[in-house]
Order: sequence, then C-alpha cells, then structure tokens
Amino acid sequence: MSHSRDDLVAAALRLLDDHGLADLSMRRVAGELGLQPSALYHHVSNKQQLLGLVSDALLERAFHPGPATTWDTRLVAVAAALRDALLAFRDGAELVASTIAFGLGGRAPYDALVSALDGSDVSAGQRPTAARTVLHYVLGQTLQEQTRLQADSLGALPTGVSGPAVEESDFLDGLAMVVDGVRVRAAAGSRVDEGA
Amino acid sequence: MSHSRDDLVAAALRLLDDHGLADLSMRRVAGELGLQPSALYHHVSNKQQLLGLVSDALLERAFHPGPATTWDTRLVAVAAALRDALLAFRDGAELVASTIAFGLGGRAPYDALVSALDGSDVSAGQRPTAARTVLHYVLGQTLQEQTRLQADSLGALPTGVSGPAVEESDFLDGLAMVVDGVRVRAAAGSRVDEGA
DNA sequence: AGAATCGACTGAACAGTGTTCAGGATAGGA
DNA sequence: TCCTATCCTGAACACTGTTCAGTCGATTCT
Repeated sequence: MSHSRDDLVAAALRLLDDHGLADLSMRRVAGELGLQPSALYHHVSNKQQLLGLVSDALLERAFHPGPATTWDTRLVAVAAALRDALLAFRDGAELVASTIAFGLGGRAPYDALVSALDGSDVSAGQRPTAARTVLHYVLGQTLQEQTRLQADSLGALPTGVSGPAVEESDFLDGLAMVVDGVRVRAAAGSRVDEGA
Repeated sequence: MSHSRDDLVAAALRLLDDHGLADLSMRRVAGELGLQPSALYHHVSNKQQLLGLVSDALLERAFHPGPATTWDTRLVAVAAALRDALLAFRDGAELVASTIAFGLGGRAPYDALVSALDGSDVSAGQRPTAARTVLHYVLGQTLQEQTRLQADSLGALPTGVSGPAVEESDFLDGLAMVVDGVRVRAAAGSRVDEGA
C-alpha cells in the first residue's frame, strides 16, 4: 500500500484542477492519499519540487506536434499546443509560469520552440532570443486569459458577448505579430525579402 | 501619531527592497510601523490590495518619457523604462507581474504602451494587441532576468563573464524582434514598405 | 531461522501566515 | 458635555510548509 512519487503528482494534479492552485497544500495532497503531511517528504524534498513535477506532467502531452512543413507554422503550432495545455487545467498557466520563472521545471516548452526553428533562416545565435520571446508571449497572454476566464466564471459580470473565440483570435493575433518579428530576422539572414 | 495608507505603502516598499517579496508579511509591515497586524486592515482591505498599491508606487516614476519623435523609439523607450523600474527594486518584476495578472493595479504600463503608438500607422484595432504583446515580453523577460540575477548573487556559481551588459542586450534584442512585428503591421496599414 | 537494514510512514511539534472581531482610546464637532 | 468617527489593541481562528524522533513491515544478508 506504499505510494510512489507519481502518485503524489497525480493527486496534486487532480487537486489543482478541482480546487485551484491556492488550495493546493501539502496537507491536502497528503489527505487525498490517506497520508500524514510529513510522509510526502519521503518522495519529494519540497513543495516547489512537487509543483515542478506537476507542471511537467501538465505539459507532457503538449509537445508531440506533427511535422509541419515550414518553421513558422511549426512555431505557431507549438505555441498553440502550449496554450492548450495551460488552459486544460485550472490555474495551469499560473503554475507553469511560476515554475519556469524559478527554473524548477518546464524546460520542454523552450526546447520545443527552439527545435521548431530547425531549418529556418534564423541564425543560430538568434534562435534562443526568438524562442524566449515567443515563450514569454504565450505564458503572459495565456495567464491573463485564464485569469480573466476564471474570474468571469466565478460570478463577475455576465459579459455575454465575448466568448472564447475572441480570446483565441486575440491570442493568434498577438502570436502572428511576434512571428512576424522572427520572420524579419529570418529574411535578414537569408538576404531575401519575402514580402506578402 | 496615526498613520496613513501611504505610510503602509512606503514601509512595504522598504521591506520589499530589503528582504524580498517572500518575507513581506502583514506582520512585518505592521512591526515596521510599530503597529499590531490588525491595524493595517483599517487602511487597506487586503494584502493583495496593499501589494497592488506597492506595485503602483514602484511603477510611478517610470512613465514620464520624453516625447520621442517616432512611435517605435517611443515604444522602445517605454519598454526600457518599465524594465528599469522593475529592476530597481528587489522582486519588482515578480510583484508587478502578479498584480497585473490579477488586475489589482499596474494599468500604467499598458496605457503608456498604447499611447506610445499614437501617430503610428498601426490601426486602432491592433494597438491593444501590440501593447499587450510588448507588455508580456517585458514582464516575462525581466522576471527571468531578475530571478537569475538574484539567484546568482545569492551564492550560485561565480559565472563571472556574463555581466549585466549581456542581460540588457538580450532584452533589447528580443524587444527589437517584437517591435519589428509591430512594424510589419504598421507597414501593412500604410501600404508602404519601410524596409531596413 | 535469526539479525540487520532500509523504506515508508506516524504523530507531534515549531514557527510562522492572513484575517476577524470585540473593545479601548483619543480626537473633533454639535 | 455628549456624541461620533477613526485609529488602534489584543486575542483568537484556521491555516501553512517543514522537521524530527520513533515505529512498522518487508527485504536482504549471514
């Protein structure tokens, strides 16, 4: 009847989705598994480490994108998959944003963005910059979206008209702007103005 | 000997810079002023509200940019001023990012970015998108910078070579990419290719 | 088989957290 | 003088993450 580290992560992920990040305490995770709080520290050394593992679990399914033909469609696909993963769990964006900021996990998104630029005309030196920029945009925008969505659903004004479609097109508009910025670099690298 | 709301904000800002956001508790703010913790709730209804006010105070001096001639230099100037303000206080980026995300203050940066686009060829409909995008970039990038800086200064590897100059040029590189993305929209609006 | 070891776990405790609430003091205006 | 509004005290509530000595059960070694 002994538990594994993955059990803690699964229980924490369940609690996150049901009650939100603010109510995700070590005591609640322990209670969910029928354990004393101190027992968790045999599987994990920290609450922050546990949150990092939860964050990675949340992101796990997001990064198996089909091999899109061009780097820019790949970049958009990875960014959209990241957003979807963050929105799939309550407070997902907040969790991932904070674990990435403090470097306790969530390397997968950055790595996926960098490798989306494989075969592009963006110079090797500028790929980290491009990936960071897209990542900051997706995290910031999705955090704001999710916060607003959850505030709305918990009894704010009825608002009505602006559904999730507006949120998504807002996201894609901003993303297209960022990708345009990357494209300018790619064009400068190849000395070709692609115009359009 | 009675205190005002501004006294709380000033004390909190002092504590933030001296001991960091994690150690900024209501009890410490009260102690700094020689008060009981409960006394704070006569000036402020929440810890979150207090943090919002601290965040606004921190940003206050950042947004009186000289009237730059072109919209893109204005945009860069506002973004750089925002970054400077965030870096001027310990955990400034973390504080402001979280209060902005939860809508408890920090409207000034967004407003300043929107009005930096006055007189540009970016359409009125796309200015909010452009401002949001730049804002997300600056917050995300500066949060990461500041976290790394503070982690370094608290006993990590000596690293040595990469000083603050590298951080700043990283910031400006990514910012230039985002601004390029905005510029593409401006060019599309005016049907003029401004080239390099 | 018996002994030793190791992992998971308990139960209690420590030092803190944000917030609430009844009541006291002190000032200014009627 | 009374009244009232403001600022504040002191105590308490219900939590939080984390540590630590000790216990139980299973596995491994002799």
